[in-house]
Amino acid sequence: MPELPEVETVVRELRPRLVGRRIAAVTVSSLALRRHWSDEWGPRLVGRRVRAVGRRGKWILVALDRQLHLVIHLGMTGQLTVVPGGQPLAGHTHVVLDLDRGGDQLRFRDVRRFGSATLFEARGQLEEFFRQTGLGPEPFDVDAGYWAGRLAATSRCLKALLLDQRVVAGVGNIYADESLYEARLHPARPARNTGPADAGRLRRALVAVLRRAIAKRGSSIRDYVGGSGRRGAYQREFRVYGRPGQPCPRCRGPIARIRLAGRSTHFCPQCQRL
DNA sequence: ATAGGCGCCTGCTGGC
DNA sequence: TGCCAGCAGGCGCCTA
Repeated sequence: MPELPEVETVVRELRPRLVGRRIAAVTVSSLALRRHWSDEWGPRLVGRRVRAVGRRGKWILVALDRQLHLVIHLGMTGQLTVVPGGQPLAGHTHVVLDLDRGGDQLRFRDVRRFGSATLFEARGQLEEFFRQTGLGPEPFDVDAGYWAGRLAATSRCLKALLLDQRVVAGVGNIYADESLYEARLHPARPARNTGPADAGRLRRALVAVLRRAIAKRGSSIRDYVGGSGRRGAYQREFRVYGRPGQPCPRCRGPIARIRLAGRSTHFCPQCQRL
């Protein structure tokens, strides 16, 4: 579910609700999460104060005192919210952190459990983790030279490149399709056949689409909610994603859906020529 | 290096 | 109404 705009919205809404507060108790469901989460982490978190809340790609970073870093990935259906402790616990809630003042709770809910939560003991461990996964730059930091280099260096298609977190961090299926539409580029176009003008258009389109989506607090199709529990609104702005057969906003022709890089891919065959 | 397939999970939808 | 296939904002592993 959540791509960069959704994760950014979660982070922005969690920040004022978490920073400066202390963790009073930790509860983990018996099912817990698919990867990561050790029984030792709960006790280690109790008494710690939240220093900062940040994001890297689709990863949420909660920095605590004593160098502790709680790193959360929302997978497909993850929700990370701060709610009053009295609010009924929704099904599939796997981690609950009680906060010291006011009785609020930070809750991690994840129906499909593709998400993860990991505790790192030092900033260096965190950096090592991202080094190992080879996480690429934030889209907003990608410059023309880097982008041209990455495009030229591969025989893969543009869609596959955009989805590769090592090339650029934070892009998923929705924003890959929406950016390619914005740039008028066919998703199956081989990256290395993309000239400088087209490459530049794609890079700028990606940034523009992501910024617009952040302004609308991300896209809620089914599960996604922000850190406050509110849904996003960018799903109403989709030009191609999830609209196969419907008219292209530009040319009125029908939007196509194909399978690419193992993912369902939406585009306008008229406006996005190979 | 890269494509394709599967597996991890649960829930919802559409067709019969 | 019931059943079953197919689908879903992700990602890591395996094989060819």
